[in-house]
Amino acid sequence: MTKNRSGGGDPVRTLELLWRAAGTPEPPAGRRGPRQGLTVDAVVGAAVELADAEGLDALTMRALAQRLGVTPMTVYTYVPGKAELLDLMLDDAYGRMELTPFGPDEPWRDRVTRVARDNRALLVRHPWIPEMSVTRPPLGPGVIGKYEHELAAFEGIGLPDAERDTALTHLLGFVHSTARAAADAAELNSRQSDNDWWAEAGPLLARVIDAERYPLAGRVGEAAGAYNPDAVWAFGLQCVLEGLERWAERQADGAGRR
Amino acid sequence: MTKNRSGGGDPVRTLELLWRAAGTPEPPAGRRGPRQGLTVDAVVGAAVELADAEGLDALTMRALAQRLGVTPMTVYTYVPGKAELLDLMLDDAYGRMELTPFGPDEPWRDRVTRVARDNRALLVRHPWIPEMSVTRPPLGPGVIGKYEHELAAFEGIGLPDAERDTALTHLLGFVHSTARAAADAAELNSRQSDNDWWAEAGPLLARVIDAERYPLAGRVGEAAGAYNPDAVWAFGLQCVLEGLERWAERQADGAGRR
DNA sequence: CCACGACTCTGTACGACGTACAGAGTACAA
DNA sequence: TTGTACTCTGTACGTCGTACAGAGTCGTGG
Repeated sequence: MTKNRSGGGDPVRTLELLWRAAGTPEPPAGRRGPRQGLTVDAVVGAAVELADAEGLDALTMRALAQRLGVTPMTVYTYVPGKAELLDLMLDDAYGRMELTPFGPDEPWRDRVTRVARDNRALLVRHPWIPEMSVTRPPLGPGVIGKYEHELAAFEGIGLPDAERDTALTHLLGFVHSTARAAADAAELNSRQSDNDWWAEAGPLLARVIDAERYPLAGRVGEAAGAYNPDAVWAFGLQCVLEGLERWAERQADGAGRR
Repeated sequence: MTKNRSGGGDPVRTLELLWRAAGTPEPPAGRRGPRQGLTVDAVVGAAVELADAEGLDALTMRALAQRLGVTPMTVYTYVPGKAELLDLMLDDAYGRMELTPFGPDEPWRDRVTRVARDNRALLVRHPWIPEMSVTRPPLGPGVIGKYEHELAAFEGIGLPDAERDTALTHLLGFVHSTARAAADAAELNSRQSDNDWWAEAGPLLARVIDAERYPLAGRVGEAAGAYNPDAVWAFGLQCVLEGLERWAERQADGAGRR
């Protein structure tokens, strides 16, 4: 089974593919048999386009093959399986991010905010990424380049290396989480608008929910209204920045006392 | 398709099931046909047990039916489909949480921390929850009870209602996100230990990664080591608390100025 | 009292999925 | 020129959720 999980396939084979066998000890020399009609890049590109346009569920090996003008099994000539394909797609998407280097006098708050925003934009462009797991993805060129770039955003806060990784992981997890929630909410709405939902479910809920038993839920739920991704985003980013600042302060105190 | 998504089925039918048709205008009166051999609760309970023990992938309608001693299609007599079953499972799990009320003089930092911890424990007990989407789940008794209880944790910070919902959403999203990452990392490790992985992938990575091009990534990656869920957890919780405090301070300033 | 019909449970079957496998065709190497 | 490694294809298997038709079971209206 595929499980829409990054890192699902054989790690070494995946790595070779990710780096396109650059630096393999054995040079391929003359390959026998007919020339390949496609490339791994073409396959990955088509897969990304398909997933971008129609979602991860629509990305089936058959649909991908059709888009490539080829039979389903031919795809397996380029890619060992769907798990590895997903890894390649993720690294490809990461690799295409525009990683504008940080200026030396750019405040760290701005840098970290930019990292968050860039990642949010990435997940908007590729809505299938929040649908899959991306913890510790296979170390392809795109993944590593992105990691290197984003670590630089945390320069000058006074974070030790391990904590820097922790902070970045938390930040990306937060962006991922809100993007996923926003996508979920949008998909729910596309199937049935909030108004329709209330028209259908309202009477039953009113009959069944005891207002005296749930005073807070009723009041707050009404005030909050439909899921608001921007509000959660703003609050979460705020939290990360405050948390970092506190950490930096503690770090400075500790250094001063020493 | 199922999509392992809460809220996947027909909303009204799901709601009726969630509340077990309590307060339906038409009393069932005498039901014809043979008495049912199971109950919705039994089905949901077995499904939760199965998912707890063997993961969401192992929860198939056939496996569930077997566990219930019944043919696969019989399950559909109790539950319209798998999407609704997942909704019922989530509400059931939420409903079984021990929601110890907050003492009136319990500081809000302790209250919020407790909410986070309780949710973390829930996701450890039911590892299938982080695998599915839980944004705006169908409003069953368990979901609402949990929401009511957790909103109370944010009393006395000075947050307006809408912001209170935002803060709670963010907090739960963070807990969810770290639980998911931890589970993913654990599953990756179970398939291949970190040592094995380095033994296999190390040489290729060393050949392919230019240490001068990725100075930060190499250094920080090494310092961070394997994924450390506890570190990300601590940092994230810290961030939420700091963020809330700042918000409260701003709120107090605004009130004082007015 | 009895037959109708609503209801439960079952077996079979369909269409999707990822992909294993055997074969046909192709082009470089000996 | 022949062997062989390779590409591409068609068919097929096992999995999934679940539609559908039928058989059995019981409360109920005549």
